[in-house]
Parts: sequence; C-alpha cells; structure tokens
Amino acid sequence: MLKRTQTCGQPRISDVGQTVILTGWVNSYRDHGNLVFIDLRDRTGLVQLVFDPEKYPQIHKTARSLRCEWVIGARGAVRPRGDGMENPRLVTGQIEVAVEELEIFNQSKTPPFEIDSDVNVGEELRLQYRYIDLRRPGMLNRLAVRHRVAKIARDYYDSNGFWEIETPMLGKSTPEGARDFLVPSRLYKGSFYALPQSPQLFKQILMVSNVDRYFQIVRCFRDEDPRADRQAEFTQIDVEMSFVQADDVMKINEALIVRVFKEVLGLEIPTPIRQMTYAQAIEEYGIDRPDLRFDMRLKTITDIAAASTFQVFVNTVKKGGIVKGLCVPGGAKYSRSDIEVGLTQFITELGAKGLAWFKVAPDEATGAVSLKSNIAKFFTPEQQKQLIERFGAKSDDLILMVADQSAIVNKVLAPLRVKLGKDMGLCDPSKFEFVWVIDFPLLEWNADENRFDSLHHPFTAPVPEDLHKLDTDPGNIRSQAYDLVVNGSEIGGGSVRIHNMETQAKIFDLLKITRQQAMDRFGFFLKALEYGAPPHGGIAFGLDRMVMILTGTDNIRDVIAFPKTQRGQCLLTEAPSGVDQAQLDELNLKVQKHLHQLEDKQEKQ
RNA sequence: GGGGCCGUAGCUCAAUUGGUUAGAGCAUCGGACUGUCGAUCCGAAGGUUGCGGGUUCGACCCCCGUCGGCCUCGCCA
Repeated sequence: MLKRTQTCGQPRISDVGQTVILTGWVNSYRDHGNLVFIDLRDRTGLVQLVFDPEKYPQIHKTARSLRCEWVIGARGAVRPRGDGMENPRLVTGQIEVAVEELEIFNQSKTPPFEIDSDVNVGEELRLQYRYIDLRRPGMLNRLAVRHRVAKIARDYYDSNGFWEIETPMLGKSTPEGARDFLVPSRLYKGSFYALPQSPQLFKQILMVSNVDRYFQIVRCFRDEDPRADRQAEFTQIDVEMSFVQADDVMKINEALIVRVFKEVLGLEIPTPIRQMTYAQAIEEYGIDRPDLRFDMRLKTITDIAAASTFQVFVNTVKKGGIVKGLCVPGGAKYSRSDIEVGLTQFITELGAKGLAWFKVAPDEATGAVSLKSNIAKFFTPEQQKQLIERFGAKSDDLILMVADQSAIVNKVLAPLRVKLGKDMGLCDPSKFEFVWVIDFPLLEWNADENRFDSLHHPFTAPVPEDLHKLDTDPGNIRSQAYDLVVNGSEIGGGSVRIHNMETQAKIFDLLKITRQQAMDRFGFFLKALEYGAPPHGGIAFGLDRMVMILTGTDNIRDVIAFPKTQRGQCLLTEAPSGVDQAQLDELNLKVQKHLHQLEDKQEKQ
C-alpha cells in the first residue's frame, strides 16, 4: 500500500524535484485523451496530478478510468507547472505531481450531490449523506474551528488551574426547567434516569468538595423543540470556581474568549468587555442580548403619546401600556405599503396589534423637518417637535412605533430593530461587539402559577444590597448573574451561586417549592451546602453558538457533525427508532398507543 | 400544539389561465480531443411531478388528507 509522505495541501514550488506519495479522493478529472489531470483532495487541500501516456502508458490507462470520489494513492515527482499554467486558486497551484505509480484504494458510487459545487444542496439530502456533506471544505473547516476552540479552552483552563472533571450523564430528573430526556432503569423497574440539562448541581458540589476550579466540555440535553440556533443535544464549556465574586468569573472567562478570537480569527477583542445592565438592555434594545453592531436604539415615548389625540396610543397608556419606537436612518425609502404590509406583518406575527409610523421630511412651507404620516394630525406641532428630538430624527428618516403592554412592545421591537439594521446595511457583518449583560432580576412573576420563577436558575445568588427585599419586594431583587452577548447572540451565561442553606431555602419559598419538594428534588444538594460550601460561581459557554459566530453561520446544524432535524430525527441513522419487545420486557416497559389514537378510538365507540 | 415557506430527472431549478410529447444547466454513460484546472466538443440515457384521495373532458398547477425538510410562536429553570 502506498503510504503518504505529504498531504495534498502541502507541496510547494520549493519541493520541486522531490518524489512524494499523496493519498486522497478524486475531486475532479480532466481527460484530454492524451494527458489526464486529476485534482486530488484530502482535508488539507487540492493538488494536481498529471498522467503522461508516453512515459507510463499502463498507469495512464488506469487513470482514465478514475472517477470522482474514488480513493487513490499516487507516487510521483513534484515539478513546476509551465509558464502561464499555474493555478492561483490553489495553494499548490504552482506545482503538479507527475505520477509514476498509482494505487486505487477504493471506488465510489456517484455521489448524490456534487462536493465541489457552489449549488446549495437541500439539507435533508445532506443529512442523509452526512459523510459526503462533511467532505466539503466549508463543513470540514467548521469542524476544524470547533476542534480549535475546544483545544484552546482545555489549554487555557488547564494553565489556570482548572481541572476537567466528568459528571454523570445518567442523572436525576427534576421537573423544573426544560423537559428531560428520560432513560429507563433496568435494575430499578419503573424508575428513570434523566440526561443532564447541565451539570449545574454537580459542579457546585465539586466546589464544596474543594476542587476549587472545575471545567468540562460537556454534552447537555433539553427535550424542547429545536430552532435554527438550538438543538436538543448541545455542548457547553462549563466552568465553576471557588472563593470568587462575579467580576472574578467574568474576568478570567472573558480572557478565554479573547484568546479564542485571537487564535481562530486573528482579532483583538478590546478588554475589559463592556457591561450593560439588564434594565438598560431592555430599555434601549428591547432584549437582554442586544446587537451592538449598530445604534438605532429604542426610545420610549409614552409621555408624548399619552398627551396626543391618537386614541390607540392614549388608550394603551391608560391601560398601563407603553409606547416605544425607533428611528430608521434613511428609512423614508420604505414605501407606505412596505410599512403597512411588510413591516406590519412582521410585527403582528410576533404579537403586536399594529405599527405606527412617521416619515421625517422638510416642511414645504417652513423648511423645518416635520412628520408625515396618516396619524400626524393627532400630534400638535409641539409634540411632533418633541418626537423628532426624542428620536434624534433627521430628514429622510422613518420613525416606527408600537403601543402595547411593555413585554409585547419589547418582544416585537427587538427583532424589528435587528431586521431593519440588516436591511438598511447598518450592521457590519465582519464586526464582533461583545457585552456583558449584568444585574438581571433574580425572579420574574409567573401570573399563571401565581408565584415567582427564577430568571436564571434557583441557585443564583441575589445582589447583597437587595437581600432585604426578599420579604418585601422580591420582584425587584437583582441577581449576581451575567450573560456574555456578542452580536445579539448569547454565547455564555453564569452567576455567583447561593452558598448558604438559609438563603437557598428562602428562594425556594418564593418559587413556591415546599420544603418537602425541595428535599425530594435537591435534598442531596441542600445537604451539601450545610457542610462548608465555599463562596463560588461559574459560567457556561455554548460551544455550538460560539463556533457559529466564529464561522459566520446562522445554522447550528452546520457546526455539529451529526445533528438532528427540526423534529429531532437523525437522518443518517434514522434515530429514534422502535425497539425489540425483549428490550422493553427487560425494562418492564409497555408501549401504549399514542394518546391521540386512544382518544379517536374512544370517540368511535 | 399554532402559523408560514417548500417538495418536479442523481443535484439545482423551469414549465403561460388547468391544455396536447414535463424542459434546462450541472452530474452520469459513450465517443472525440497535445497542458487542462468549473476543460472543451459531439451523442445518449435519465421522470409514479413526495404519497393518497377528490374536482375536471383534461391536474405539476385547484381542493382535502398525509409524509418529509426548513423558518417561527408557544416551549427552551
């Protein structure tokens, strides 16, 4: 068997005269009847092989039979290409290898789609033939970046005294948070393990155990519907540290991100990464993960709206709602139908009732900027002036406003801002704008359940100055949580944890988790807190999201070697699948008809 | 669970208002060719229009159902 002496991407003009052995896949062949050219591919690149019928007629004959994706090895001399025959598109384009010995390792069926093509292939087919899809340089590059990030993280944490420790995949189910993936226990019939949603409690227990600094690149599972940036199965870089405060955790972990961007993209991220409070993020961007690549901040105009005679605004404010909007620079180019059909549809699908708008234009009489709109008549000249000032609006701008309860207004305006930022070209896609979002509320009111829910998780520590509000004003307690956001995407989040049992018990009370429930679900953990838990905190980065940002894709499946579809299927292996009756028997499990089928049956009876 | 887009040759797409034999590029196969590099030229083969019903003289096209892919709301402590 021919053993390679170099990879395909390696040979250079300086190697001329050397005899090399290369192995790889046939990327393309050009048969001239006389000379035959093969572009040979491995993961490092392409190199041109030449077959000469005069010198090696037998090998040349074999070469003519080669087809795309056949796997071959070739021995030959590196030689310079003639003048004008270099290929500047290949790093090896100045040379070629004149083949003297050829070995066919394997043939290949014609692939279901072309590897070397710009044509976008349907994702369904790509996932079915993932091994072929992954051969494409773009996909391999994303796998390479993913590997680089993991390697940098391991090296970085190791050199800072962190230990990588594995935590169980088979864990205990807790009803809080996302839906669990369950694994039936054979030895305890009728009992189930749950796959971890994150190693949260284990890593905190490791702090109690004096591990001091822990990290793990770990798979997590949440049985919820996927999205473009979300899979049921995903990977976290999980970190926990003892004897630290929030700033310590942020400082040491942002240094990893800086290193990753430096080593992968060659970019210098200025440090310290700026911080923004949750309150400011919501006020100015409508969301806790603001895209800071462009300005176009949201402005609240509830006061001006309430004073106007526009009943939609006035009534909304009366009902406790707010009016907020944004000013699109140069947005007057949007036609009335763009706004009233296109943009309005965009926001009503997200839950808003309507979109109000003004175009900013010079007044024909006075020349001063004024507002043009079907609702301008409801605003006095003074109020219009106030609006122009509030938004900092200039001629040819477009002001868009939404009135509703604040949660809906923000939910709608945040994606609208991002969409407009991209549509108007305000957003430089090559930029990376990082921000720590801090001072999250500890709790949010859950009206349906008549209780508070944790915004982060129930083990997040409150800000000490707000502790006195635990009994009086729990909704306004800030937490010591922090999210790292880049370009509108949350790539990490963490907190300082509660490390005493008393505070932890208080939080459970607010979450309406009874002492008994708490003991049942987290008893092992609460007990650990009573045996000398040090102050500690940590963070978890989403590795998939980080690689998405680094490689510029908005599809999480592009950064996972073997991802699942929107319905949780693996098209390569066809998981999930049924199992043998014997397997079910061993687990003491019985599969019944789907509830829908049972209901149908009952209806028919 | 809800909403939206999509499904035609191996791939990417086209097909007039519902009209006669469903086309093109690439890929594949055969042939030609003295340096190509997305080779070129000549030729051939390739179709259950996702699947099942319905409407119609006639369905890729309209209707109902179903399967699958993607996006999204809910969901994601």
